[in-house]
Amino acid sequence: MPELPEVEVTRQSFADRIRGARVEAVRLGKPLRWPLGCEPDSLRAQVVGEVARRGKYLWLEVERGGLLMHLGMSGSLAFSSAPALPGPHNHFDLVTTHGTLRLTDPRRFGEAFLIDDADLPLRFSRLGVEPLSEDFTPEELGRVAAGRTAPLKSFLLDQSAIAGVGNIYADEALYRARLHPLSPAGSMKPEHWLALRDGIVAALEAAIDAGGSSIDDYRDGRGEKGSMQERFLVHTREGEPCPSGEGEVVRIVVAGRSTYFCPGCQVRLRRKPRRRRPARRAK
DNA sequence: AGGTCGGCCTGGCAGC
DNA sequence: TGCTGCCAGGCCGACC
Repeated sequence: MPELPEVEVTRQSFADRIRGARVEAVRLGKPLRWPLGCEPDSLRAQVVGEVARRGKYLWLEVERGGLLMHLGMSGSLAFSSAPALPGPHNHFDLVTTHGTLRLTDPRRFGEAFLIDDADLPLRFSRLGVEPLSEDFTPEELGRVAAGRTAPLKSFLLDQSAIAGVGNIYADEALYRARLHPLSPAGSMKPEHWLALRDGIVAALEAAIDAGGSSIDDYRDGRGEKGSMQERFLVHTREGEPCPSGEGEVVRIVVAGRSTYFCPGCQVRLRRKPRRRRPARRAK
């Protein structure tokens, strides 16, 4: 499942190689979530600029705007100079003078569409704070979580709160922060904001260092697998001992998502009491 | 407005 | 062996 680390590793694996390339053709396979948004031929002869990332989105700069791409659940991007003939799951090829960028996505939850520069701020304004940016402070996390009654696990999956965290790294971040996934997000105190901020950053950075997680068939732009799945602390480790040495990892379902955690060391916070009425005088 | 749920999609797997 | 049915999950839109 491509989350922020996988998208970032993918970006790094081809950004330098595609920069400055000229588009020669666009080939479409089966329809993805959204239509391309332009005639494929209209991209021809445009020069590719920077490849940026926001949350789980990749943004390929072209002359008339940008190509916004999302890997959905099962998507991967490959950039190569001699791609094989398109297979049944290759739904988008960007053929350039430097090579072909190919989106492979069996489940077709991915996206690739052209967007005007003018529309980009609006599009990205729906996304929450970027967790690997300087803006992601404990105070910012606290501000975003304030008043929320949803469980921390649901909160972390909400892209309008924090952009880029998905099911895997939500579990890993909550374990690192020693916070129970069912704790109401708004019940955190400042020390929890700090622990969770640090947990999210550490989980994402460790995954980027490991080349991402390849649970099913994730590959980066060079076709390399990641190894983070071998280093998960709790995710998919139901029944295994907690890495801290005590207790056992359990699996529950939160917001329809498999959620792995250690009940022994992840503290369940209680809902903040509503503002109390003035204490009654003792009789 | 926050929260929840169903739909999208298909490979893989359990159960018969 | 082959069929059925369920599950995984990111995101969107509908609804409460």
